[in-house]
Amino acid sequence: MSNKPNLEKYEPLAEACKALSHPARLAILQRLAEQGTCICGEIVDVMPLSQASVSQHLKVLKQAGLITGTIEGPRTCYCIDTKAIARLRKSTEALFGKLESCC
Amino acid sequence: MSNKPNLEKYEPLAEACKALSHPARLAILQRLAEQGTCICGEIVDVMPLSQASVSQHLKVLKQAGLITGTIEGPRTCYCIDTKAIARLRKSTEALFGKLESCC
DNA sequence: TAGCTTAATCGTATATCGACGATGAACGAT
DNA sequence: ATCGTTCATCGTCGATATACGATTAAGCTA
Repeated sequence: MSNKPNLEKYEPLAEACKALSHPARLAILQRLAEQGTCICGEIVDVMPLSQASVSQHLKVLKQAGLITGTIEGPRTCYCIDTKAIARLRKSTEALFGKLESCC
Repeated sequence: MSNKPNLEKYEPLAEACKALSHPARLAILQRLAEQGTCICGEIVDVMPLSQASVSQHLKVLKQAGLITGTIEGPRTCYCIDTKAIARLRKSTEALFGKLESCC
């Protein structure tokens, strides 16, 4: 029995952290939260990035499961997935709890 | 006055998340926490990575301020910086708090 | 001093990220 | 049908990340 930690075990959290590891994506999440209601490509107007780049970041957040995107006619409406955020919050709290109890 | 969010504002948290965004680094942190006391290159024996790679990950964690490394004779002793973890925990909690109050 | 251990760094190769212009696809309006 | 709007995707490019063998540096021991 090897006691090498199974790195796969840490992949979900690592993936989530990766999704949060870009200032633009944090700004997008914050914006979505502030709007309360879902907003769309209006994010593009507000971000200092091209439409393509914003779309790319939205895709990353969506693939990470942190936001949902629903097509509404010609536009797409993005919204924070609060359940997913709550789960991630629990995971990070569990991690930090362990780490803080060290030393 | 533009209402474009200042992305620089999000950089510190993004940087911290980046440091957490690799399974090996999460495993190292966990290991450091479990040991309670500081450990050294024994991490290398335990991780499924080369000594060079582990050293690289330790460097990333150290540069992110999440761990400290002190040289003790021929070895280096790494330890979780609980204060830094606590600060990061606060930051993420603040973020998640805002995000969860959405929709 | 010579040899061993430990760990950082170098050099290299590959993969992924991030940005953006250009293009395409879907839809609504005329 | 044609146009305009909205947004996703493609293709490309430079930068960064990751892994690892090889080397170096530092310290201990004999």
